[in-house]
Amino acid sequence: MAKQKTTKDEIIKKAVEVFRKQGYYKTSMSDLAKACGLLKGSFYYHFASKEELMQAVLESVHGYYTHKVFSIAYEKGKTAQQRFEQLFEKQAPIMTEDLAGCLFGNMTLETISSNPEFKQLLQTFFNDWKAAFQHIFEENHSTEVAKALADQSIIEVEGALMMMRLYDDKTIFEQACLRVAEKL
Amino acid sequence: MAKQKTTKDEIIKKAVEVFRKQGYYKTSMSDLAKACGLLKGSFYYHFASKEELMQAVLESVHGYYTHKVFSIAYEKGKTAQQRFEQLFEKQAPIMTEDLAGCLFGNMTLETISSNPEFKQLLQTFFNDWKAAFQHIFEENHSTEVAKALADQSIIEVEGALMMMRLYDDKTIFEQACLRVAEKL
Amino acid sequence: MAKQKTTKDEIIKKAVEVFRKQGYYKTSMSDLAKACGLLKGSFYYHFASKEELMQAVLESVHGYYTHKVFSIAYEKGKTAQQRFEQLFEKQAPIMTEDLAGCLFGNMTLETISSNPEFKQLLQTFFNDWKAAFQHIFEENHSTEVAKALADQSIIEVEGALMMMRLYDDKTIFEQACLRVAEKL
Amino acid sequence: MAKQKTTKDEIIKKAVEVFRKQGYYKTSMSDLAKACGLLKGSFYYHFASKEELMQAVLESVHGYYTHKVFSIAYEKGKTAQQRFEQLFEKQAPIMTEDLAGCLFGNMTLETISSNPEFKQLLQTFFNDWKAAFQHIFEENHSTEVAKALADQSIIEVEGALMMMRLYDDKTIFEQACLRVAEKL
DNA sequence: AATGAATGAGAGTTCATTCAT
DNA sequence: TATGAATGAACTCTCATTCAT
Repeated sequence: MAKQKTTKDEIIKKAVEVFRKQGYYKTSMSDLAKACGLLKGSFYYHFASKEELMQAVLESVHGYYTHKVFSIAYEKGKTAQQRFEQLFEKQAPIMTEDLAGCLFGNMTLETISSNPEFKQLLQTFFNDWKAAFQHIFEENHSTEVAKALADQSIIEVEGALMMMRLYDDKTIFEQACLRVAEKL
Repeated sequence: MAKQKTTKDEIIKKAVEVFRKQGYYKTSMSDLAKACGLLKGSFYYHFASKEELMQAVLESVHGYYTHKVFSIAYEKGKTAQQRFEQLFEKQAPIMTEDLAGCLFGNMTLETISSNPEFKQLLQTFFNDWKAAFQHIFEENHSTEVAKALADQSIIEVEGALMMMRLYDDKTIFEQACLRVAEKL
Repeated sequence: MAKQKTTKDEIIKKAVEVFRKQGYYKTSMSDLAKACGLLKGSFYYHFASKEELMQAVLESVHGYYTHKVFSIAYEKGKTAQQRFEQLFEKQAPIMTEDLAGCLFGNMTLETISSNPEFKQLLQTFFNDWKAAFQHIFEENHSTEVAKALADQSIIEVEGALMMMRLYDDKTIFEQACLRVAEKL
Repeated sequence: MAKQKTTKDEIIKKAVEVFRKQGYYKTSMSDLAKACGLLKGSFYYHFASKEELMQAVLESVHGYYTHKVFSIAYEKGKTAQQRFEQLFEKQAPIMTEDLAGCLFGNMTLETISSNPEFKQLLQTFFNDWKAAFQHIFEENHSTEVAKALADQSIIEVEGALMMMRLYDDKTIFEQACLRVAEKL
């Protein structure tokens, strides 16, 4: 009875896994609690609602991407090619783990029509992602062209993640990354 | 392909709309019944379960695509360019209506991990779609290359549909279609 | 599994009893369902929420009072004294049963500060009650005086019902009724 | 009468406000803790349970009334009229603040049927109140009559407080006090 | 074919309470 | 004294499903 010390961050970490695999609606608070070794009721000490939890999850993952993944696009002393390679290397395990794909992409298709509360968080994630790609493309292209290439690249990566999940085949994702790098 | 005549088909037609917009888990049998002007209980005369209904829906939509959309790829006396144009023209309103995207793509991301019952139906749909695209690409390319281009095309279209939904912007989808045609 | 035919009216009848005795917040939907021989979930077929049920209950009881109790105040061919007597005779068993008092008085003290949704229903009930008393008093008094006497009478009756409940003593209520009749 | 010095009393003071406004069941331990600037868990250092807290609250308020309000009824060298006036003057702000009425009256209607633990505390409060009024009435009336007038007076005051809360009108309460004084 | 009514499991959430620190 | 964390029961409500009529 009362002791451990489950931190908000640990809960978020577990929740990311569960949400990525099962999706938002299919995942119950019981599922999440179980994954954290808590009882359903105990969960609400840390997060006031499922929605609030998801919001925290999206912000946390977004923060991780900003600092650990997208930031690679802006690193000095590296060629565009190198930055793409390193960025994809960093990104790949996160998105292919458990063949669960991209939390933001999954959430977009699942909730965009019925839960507008997440829309902004989803959009800003993709905006930052696009900005990072655009920055790399600008090495070789005009702003305009770089922007268009970035948009197309995210489209390809997300589409590829969908096909990866459908066909249980991570190479689909990897090849899409290669095609993105080739656009340079 | 399931094509009776009376009510079953009408239910399916309504269900497609609701499922496309709201997704599988978020849509309740009540929602579906209401959309059909039926009472919840009456629904079960036509379909034994939500899953069975979704299966019928996927089959029906797949059938429609096979006969009305993918078939365009195989029409004689038309250039590859013409066939792509006509195919996209047919496809566009279906996928952009209500900004709800592609039922099969939505279902893939939502259910692939937690409801494997749909996997095969989803895969065969995408297989047929790819085959149609491949057939057009083969006009100008080797089988191998045509297959790769088809795969990439579906990836781009599905990725674009996701971004269309996220940003409320149908042109994202339209431009992806143009890029596909340009691969010829 | 599925058969009976619990009507909305029967549910309301049972709910009145339970709510009068236990109050609004202390009464759970389980309590109410049990009292009706239903399962918790079945309840929601008939009423969409606890609040909606209570609203229906208040309206139903109000209707009963209007037609069966307050109407006595307006009956022709009877003296004011007779009308008071008959009105109280009708009213007494309803308010003293189970020593549970007046549903509207109970609800007023319990919910007026925290559930403003009921305020209007409660006020209109008391307005009608006052109007009935005022009508009787007008036999012997000016409109103004009759109104004041009616206000005081309801105050006395409700105060007496509180004391009746506190001391388990129905005579407290009966004597208050006598005092009201003496104001004539 | 419970009068320590430090925090227990402050908690009680805050709790009275919250309970008077929101009632017993609608008020959660969280609400109370928040009102005291404490965490839920900390509350249990001071009071073992919600019920125990309410008991302490009732005793404390009863003590206050005994010493500060009812005592006025027994003051020497003042006419009955003066004592009533001063007593009501003291009582009025307590009962009309926030239009929340009388804690004991509210508690009576809310808990008498379902929480008999409070019954005695509620009864003794009203007994003391009646005794005070009776004492004043005995100045001009026989013991018997004074007792009856006291009973009626409390009934009127409590009934008036209910109507005050229902109609947001403090004058209803004030006029009831005047009518009580007129019974002298 | 369709309806109205019921079911029972489970959803998200709240709450009084506990207790190691 | 007070806190942070956990508990577990209960709560309101939803849902897929069943079935007599």
